Amino acid sequence: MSWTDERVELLKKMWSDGQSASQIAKELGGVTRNAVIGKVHRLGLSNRTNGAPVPPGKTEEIKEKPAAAAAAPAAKTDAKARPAPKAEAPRPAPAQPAAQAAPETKSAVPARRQIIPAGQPLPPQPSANEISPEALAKVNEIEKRAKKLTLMELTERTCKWPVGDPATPDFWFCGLPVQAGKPYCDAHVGVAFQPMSARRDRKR
DNA sequence: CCCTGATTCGC
DNA sequence: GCGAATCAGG
Repeated sequence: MSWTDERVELLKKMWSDGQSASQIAKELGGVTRNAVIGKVHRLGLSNRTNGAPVPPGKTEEIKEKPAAAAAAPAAKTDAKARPAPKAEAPRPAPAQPAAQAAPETKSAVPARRQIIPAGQPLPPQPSANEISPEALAKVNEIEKRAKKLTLMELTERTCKWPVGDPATPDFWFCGLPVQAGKPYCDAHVGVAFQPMSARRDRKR
């Protein structure tokens, strides 16, 4: 397989979407994650935060076309402000994230009062959220591709984001590969953890 | 052990 | 330019 314009474009899109190199490699097919990473570097898409502390001796060798970068400025709108580094404001594992994440057709679930184990205040329950539309869009996108695992199928490395109504037959867990260390896949980490700043000045 | 991206270097 | 092997890390 070679890097056709289409493949490169998909690579760029997915990379800027925060997809991992391995996921991109799978999607593209015919390439390994190493190939993807190598390409990403050659395209100069790697650094998000770059003060360019060029290490001694290794004067960079960016021989790649600045033309390409100029040709597709859309993708590098330095809107890289995504994954919230330190200042995370974790939300408790949502009980019904599906409320806004997955519409579902639950018109036939009328008088189902939530059964609370008594003694469990069932606190936060952030009402209709203020989650970035981008993050939600990403979630909706990946949930179509979710592996839809059952509780017993979850492992330490499968996304534990619940989707749907637990009291319903079609209730499942995302199941996509989790982000290193986190309990959710990157898309769900995006809605589960919000940068404090982003939560503050969420205009519109 | 699973995964992540980063780098090197022969091709 | 490409990407496997390797490295460094969560």
